[in-house]
Amino acid sequence: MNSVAPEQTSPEVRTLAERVFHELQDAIVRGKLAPGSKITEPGLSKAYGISRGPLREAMRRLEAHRLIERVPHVGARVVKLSMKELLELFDVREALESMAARLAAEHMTRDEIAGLRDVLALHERQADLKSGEAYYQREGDLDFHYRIVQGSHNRMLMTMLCDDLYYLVRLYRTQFSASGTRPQRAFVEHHRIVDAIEAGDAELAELLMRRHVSASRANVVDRYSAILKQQAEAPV
Amino acid sequence: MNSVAPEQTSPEVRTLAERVFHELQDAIVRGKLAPGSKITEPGLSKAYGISRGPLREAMRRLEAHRLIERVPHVGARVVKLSMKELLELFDVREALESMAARLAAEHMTRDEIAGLRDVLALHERQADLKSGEAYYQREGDLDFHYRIVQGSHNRMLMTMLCDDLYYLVRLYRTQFSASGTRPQRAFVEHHRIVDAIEAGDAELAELLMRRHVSASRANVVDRYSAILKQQAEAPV
DNA sequence: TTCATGGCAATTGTCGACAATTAAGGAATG
DNA sequence: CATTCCTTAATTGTCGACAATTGCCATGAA
Repeated sequence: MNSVAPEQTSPEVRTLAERVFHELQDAIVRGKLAPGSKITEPGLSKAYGISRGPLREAMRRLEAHRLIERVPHVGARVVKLSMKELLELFDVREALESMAARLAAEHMTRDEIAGLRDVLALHERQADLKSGEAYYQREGDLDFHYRIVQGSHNRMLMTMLCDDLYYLVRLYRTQFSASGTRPQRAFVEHHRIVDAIEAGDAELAELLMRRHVSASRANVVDRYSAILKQQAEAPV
Repeated sequence: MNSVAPEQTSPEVRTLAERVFHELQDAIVRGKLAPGSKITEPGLSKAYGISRGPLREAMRRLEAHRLIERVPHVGARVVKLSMKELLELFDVREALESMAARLAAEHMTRDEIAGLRDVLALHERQADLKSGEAYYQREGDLDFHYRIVQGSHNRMLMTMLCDDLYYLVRLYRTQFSASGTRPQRAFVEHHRIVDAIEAGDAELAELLMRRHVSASRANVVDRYSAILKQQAEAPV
């Protein structure tokens, strides 16, 4: 039961523009294209061996997904998340994912809930092996959230979260190299959320998911302020 | 103090693709391009007097904003909201706008709150004149919500709601020709929300906005089921 | 040294033409 | 008469070239 990669909704690789869009999306999210680095059309055109036409369309899509920023007549740069924007992202996630959890508690099927339990069991095994390493956090955490969003049975919500925001979350994780963050606690919270969903308690599921995302946000703030303090005490 | 049209954030008309994008966006939202109608590239290319290159980029942007739907090698159609999708839109609005109200209560400046009061006063006067007509509902309601989202001081939230969802809301209003809907009650709710924001009561502002959107959604459901019932009783 | 100005290279915006794919309509066959 | 296949017209995808704008760098003056 491999369930790590999204991309189930869109196997769209029928045209050059779509293919290079997905490749660029992946390259940006994985940090192959450094945040803030300039993107030039002739450069990418040569690199991918395609004309500038399809490339520009791919870039327009990347812009719509907030992965690059364009300025007319000037050029495009890979997006570089500031802490402010990262916190904005968390607020939006809190709003959308808590709604997703609520809807999931109302609409999720028995099979979907079973699949969700499987994901948790898989994470548990991985967490047993490399305990504390929280490697499962990288894609596994997103996998968990991904399935809940799908369980909402709300296509608009699904595209917003899975096609847009989660790529930004991944980009943040590579950009800030934020890995080992509160694994055990998040794991417990995941279980509680599934319990609420299985019980059909929409209100509770929503509340728990809201707290879950909020706690994750608070964790980021703590780590960031700690880094700032550290830098202030030991200046180069 | 004219404050009816958004478009404050993006005066981007520097390139052909941007210009035709805004024109098409407007045409779709206002119903000039019928929902579900097919859009052909040569057709629009001739109509707007531009080449297919910029046109395709504009269409890519429209696709990202969910105003048209494209199928590779087949073509594009103006989006046609079904009732299911409309309800999905309301759920997303409920999540995002309640968050916006909460953040607005925390971050809105004195000037912004004053401007919000002005908007309400303007609506009150218009509601006095053509009472019950609820003409103010068309753009005015969006204007109110628009300002609250801006008051959240969350750019991501702003672009999601103002640049994407609100255009869909407008499209729905023209497509379903939904006008005179519970004007007085919505008006009272608007006032209560502003009161909570002015008092800095984030929790209350969020709750009230959530109920406001939810009530609007319920109203749509009622009207729709009434229409269905009416059609069932009097078949042609 | 600092600032303004002009020219130059590079990149972006736009266009028209060609290739590939699709949908439709008609002819041939069972 | 229905069905299948093929032909054809139209639309979409892709490409290379030209025009327009920007940023840089050197040059010169205060």
